[in-house]
Amino acid sequence: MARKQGSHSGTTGPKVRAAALRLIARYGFAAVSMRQIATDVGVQVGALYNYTPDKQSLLYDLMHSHMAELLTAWDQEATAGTAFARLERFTRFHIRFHLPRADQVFVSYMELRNLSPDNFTKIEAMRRIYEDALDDILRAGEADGQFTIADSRITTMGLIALLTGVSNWYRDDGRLSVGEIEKIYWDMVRKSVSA
Amino acid sequence: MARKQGSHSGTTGPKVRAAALRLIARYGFAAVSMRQIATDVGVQVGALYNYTPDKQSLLYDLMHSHMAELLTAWDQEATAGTAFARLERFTRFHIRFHLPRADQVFVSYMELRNLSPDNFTKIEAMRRIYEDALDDILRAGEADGQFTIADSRITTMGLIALLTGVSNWYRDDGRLSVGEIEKIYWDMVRKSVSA
DNA sequence: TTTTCAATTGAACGATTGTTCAGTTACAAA
DNA sequence: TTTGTAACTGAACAATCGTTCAATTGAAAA
Repeated sequence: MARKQGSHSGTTGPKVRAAALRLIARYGFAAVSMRQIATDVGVQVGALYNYTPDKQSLLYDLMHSHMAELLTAWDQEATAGTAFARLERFTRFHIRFHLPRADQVFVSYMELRNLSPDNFTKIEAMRRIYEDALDDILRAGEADGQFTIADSRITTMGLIALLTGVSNWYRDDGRLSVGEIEKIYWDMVRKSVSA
Repeated sequence: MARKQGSHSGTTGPKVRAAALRLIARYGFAAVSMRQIATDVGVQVGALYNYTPDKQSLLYDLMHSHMAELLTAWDQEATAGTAFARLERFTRFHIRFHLPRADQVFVSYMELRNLSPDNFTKIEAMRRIYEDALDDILRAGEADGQFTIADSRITTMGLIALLTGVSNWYRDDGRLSVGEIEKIYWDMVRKSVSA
């Protein structure tokens, strides 16, 4: 038997990516075999190679898609306004974007060391663009006296670590809504850059 | 040839742990083979099994040692005093303890999913003790009106993510001393729990 | 209905994995 | 000097790894 019922070219590809994302998030890139992914999708191993040249490219695709989505989404969200308004935008956006993407966040932050040097450089550049978006806001607020910040670069890294940390404890069936979580984190962020 | 020159029983064991820690931090638990560790130590694979019953126990030992050291060190550091004083203690302690232990931090936070269920439960319990130490401080400050906090549990998770984030960017040859970093982070922490 | 070809199977490849163990070595005790 | 034994080697085990590819299938095009 080859090709089962129905047209598959349009569905198997996404299935491979979805299975890979879920399995890698759970067990780690090195611990997940191509055969596990194939079993999860419901095909034999060889079929995976119609959708990725190799395992490494599969990981890179997942991470690149995530970062590209993130940058695009932020581009559409970012607005002008006071530094405080822009920072609140960023804070709420970051939480709202990351919360429903637990697997992507996990993979993007934990599997950097499993990227080939070339792929690592590319992903790191995209991450840097996102960090710089926050850094710009902080320096703008610092310049016009709205923020009191010791070191904008360190504050940037600190705030991103703070915000991304939600993924460590958030559960879909938890007691807090996304809006409430946004509010709590915005309170912390706002105060941490105030006088 | 077996046993090389010199007495080794006291030195090979620590060497195995050191090599495992460094390699796992760099490449990940699943990506590091027992043979790589053995080569790094300068012995054959079989010799490793004089020091660990299996690979899983080696990972558990590394993580357990780290958490045990952390809890012991904090026990010796914690003092009475105002909530603000206690929180400053915790903040500075956390940074000072974690900065020189980049590999341990990396392994302890990234390889949780590679622990067996039993081992995971044990490590998680130790982590919870540490989180509770911070939570106690926050609730004390909340109770006597020193802190203004929306939700002590979330603030705990947020602050630990913020503080542990230093390991993401800190370099030994960076422009800031440990003391300066402590100060910057304490400023952020202090303000984030203030009115 | 026949032809075409993308999609998939099934088997194979050499390499590497964690782990075991009989045998060998060199230090420490007698 | 002899003996005991902890430490280590070297080889082997079955299992699994990523990847390749000729053969096969079935839906779509002619």
